[in-house]
Amino acid sequence: MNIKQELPWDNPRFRNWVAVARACHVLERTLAVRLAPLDLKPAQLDVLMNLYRHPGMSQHDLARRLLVGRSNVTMLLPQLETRGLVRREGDEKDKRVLRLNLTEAGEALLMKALKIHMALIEKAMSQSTPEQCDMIGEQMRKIADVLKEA
Amino acid sequence: MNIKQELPWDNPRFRNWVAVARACHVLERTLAVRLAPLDLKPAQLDVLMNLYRHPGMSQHDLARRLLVGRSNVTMLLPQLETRGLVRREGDEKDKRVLRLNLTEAGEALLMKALKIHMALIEKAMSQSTPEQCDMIGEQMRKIADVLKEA
DNA sequence: ACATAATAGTTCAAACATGAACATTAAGCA
DNA sequence: TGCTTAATGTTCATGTTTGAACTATTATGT
Repeated sequence: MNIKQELPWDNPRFRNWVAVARACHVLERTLAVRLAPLDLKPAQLDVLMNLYRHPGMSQHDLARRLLVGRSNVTMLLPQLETRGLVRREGDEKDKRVLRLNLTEAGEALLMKALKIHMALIEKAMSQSTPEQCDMIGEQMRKIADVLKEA
Repeated sequence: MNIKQELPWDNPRFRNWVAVARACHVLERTLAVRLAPLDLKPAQLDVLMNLYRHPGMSQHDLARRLLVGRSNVTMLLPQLETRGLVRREGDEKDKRVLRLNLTEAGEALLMKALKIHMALIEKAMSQSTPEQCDMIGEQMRKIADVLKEA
């Protein structure tokens, strides 16, 4: 019963996934550094991006989209609201939910941040052909789907 | 001066990278849930994995490998040492450094955790052909390299 | 209608990560 | 040799993330 007989490091899937995780980690940290001049953290940028694409979201929806707890959103939003980047107003029909929207300032800051983010991603993925890049995206979407059912 | 004229969401590289980040995030959280029965967090598993592959590492080396601050390692290790999973002994020649090694218990727990981790990755990547999987790993290693120079 | 469930958001304490300042030890160099 | 600089690990204050308990509101079922 040699427990080591099939170590993960010999398994291509394992090795390759480790590479994915590392790349993510490195890019995330690099992004944090580049966003610092805007006084924005990656998590905050995620919020702004989601509100831009889905205006009027509730906090619960936002939390699910960010793969994060509801309480986290509660802690995250006041910072952005105080800075005048996000507006939060109660829903008329359902008095439990708060509808979230970007302000103009929020949108403007988002655009600056997106330039930075975009440049970083361009640099990171400049080595891949468009076909490779699309294939990667496709596989990753499948992975997320498979795991969400789990 | 329409600032929105080239929004990132229209850019394949951006969209595909977002998918990568999401897949990572989901897998990490799923792993945390599956490791809970072993009372082990993903960060702790990372430590054990690195010590298994590189016995006798210093804390500084470990921190760089984990892409994490040195102080983080300082906070992380005592938990594992108290549980008897890791041994930490001073280097003879350089009295500044602490050499890190797995204990037998640490190695045994690592093997259990690796089974869980491995199964999760197998499931996640079961949709990709071996060629696709290798290509992904290759591209991701390039990304990590490109960004580390940045 | 009324009791029960479920949902949205908040609060709070604990766990965790981070970076700056620090102590100790080693290396480089005059 | 001494003096300066660099490296290792620790400490501490700060900020983040999390999950569980809580309030308020809406849905459901009898």
